[in-house]
Amino acid sequence: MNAATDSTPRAQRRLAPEVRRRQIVLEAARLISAAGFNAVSLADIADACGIRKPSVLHHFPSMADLLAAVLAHRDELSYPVRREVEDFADPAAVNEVFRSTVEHNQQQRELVRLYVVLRAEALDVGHPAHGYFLEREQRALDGFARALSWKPKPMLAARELYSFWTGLEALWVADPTVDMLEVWDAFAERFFTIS
Amino acid sequence: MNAATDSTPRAQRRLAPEVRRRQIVLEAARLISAAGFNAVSLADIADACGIRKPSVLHHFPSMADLLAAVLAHRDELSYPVRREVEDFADPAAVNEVFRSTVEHNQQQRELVRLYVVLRAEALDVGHPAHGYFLEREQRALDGFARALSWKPKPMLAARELYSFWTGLEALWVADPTVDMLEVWDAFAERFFTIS
DNA sequence: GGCGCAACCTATCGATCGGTAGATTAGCCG
DNA sequence: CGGCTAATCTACCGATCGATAGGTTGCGCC
Repeated sequence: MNAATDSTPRAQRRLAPEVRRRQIVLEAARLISAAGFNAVSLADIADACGIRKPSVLHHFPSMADLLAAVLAHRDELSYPVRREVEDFADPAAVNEVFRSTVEHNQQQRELVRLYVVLRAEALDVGHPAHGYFLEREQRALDGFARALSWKPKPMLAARELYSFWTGLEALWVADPTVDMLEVWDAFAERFFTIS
Repeated sequence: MNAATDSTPRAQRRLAPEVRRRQIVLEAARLISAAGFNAVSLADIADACGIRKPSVLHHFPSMADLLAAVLAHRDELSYPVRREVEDFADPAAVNEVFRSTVEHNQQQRELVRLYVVLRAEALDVGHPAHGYFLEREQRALDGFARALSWKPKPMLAARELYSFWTGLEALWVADPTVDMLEVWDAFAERFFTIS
């Protein structure tokens, strides 16, 4: 059961700080996306990395800092939509940009699940990610409204689209057999038509 | 600071079991809807009721049992839609039934938030409410599909509607200033029109 | 008015929580 | 090859977790 010699300090393999940090962030993201931040402990993350609790805290001062790093990591990987969207005034082109993002997200189960799970958890004002999602949600809605400026009420349309978008991701996370693109197209066929 | 005589057992007011049970369920629902099941402790609930931890466990054998009672309580209070919906084949009538439910839910912040928060938390297979939401989601989709049997692809339409529905509730929980009815109408105007 | 049921209490359990202190040693650099 | 930096370790902290054991007492019922 014990790989090393008994009752002696483990000859632990050392990793370069940036490599270890990356490993910790990846494992934390995996665990948190599965069960939520509140359900993951420092010990869980340390175990997943094959190190001890203080070693994790050596790289990240506290659990909250680690969560921040996970969110930052998530932002880096997220599909860069916003810039493009703003440039389009044509509904069909806007649809295509959103649609390709859905297509992209369908290959990123863990990342989408991380978002869905943390977003709900972070509704609590005391949650360490509360502010993050507060700001992020506002920015997303503003971006949507800008991309939908050809609609009579852009912010209303943005809320409608954002509701459907996040709801679809939540449904897909709960049931991976759902084809997000198919449902998206059903919605978009009406939503992006100027009647 | 101590209301009763010092160092003597508190002369605790007793309540009839059904009254106390009801109080515990209500307080637990309130706390869980605010922060999620994982973030609420037995002590939190006991404090909210003005009793001790073992007294809570006297009425509910474990935290999981208490959560089950909270979910059962939630089901009792939920708006009875399904029966009615099945009787309508007219899209406008179906819309009206859904719409009135949105209207009703807009007066039930805590209940809606309880649903939104627990649904995400329960994505984890190990969560005590995982099975509850698995079954509930399936039943909801089936009910929606039946109410949308006039659509070319009822289950696809059901997924679309359910995505929008739950997404709208999540958006509203995060930002109460959103008028759910307004967003609903924007969506429904297109969704319930046979083009 | 006193007796018994049970709602409530105190005290405590072992496990686990996030986090700290300080020793050990791997691995690079001169 | 010897010495320094720092990645990792062991050991431990006080708090809190859900749960159990067993005592106390409010209160309804005869």
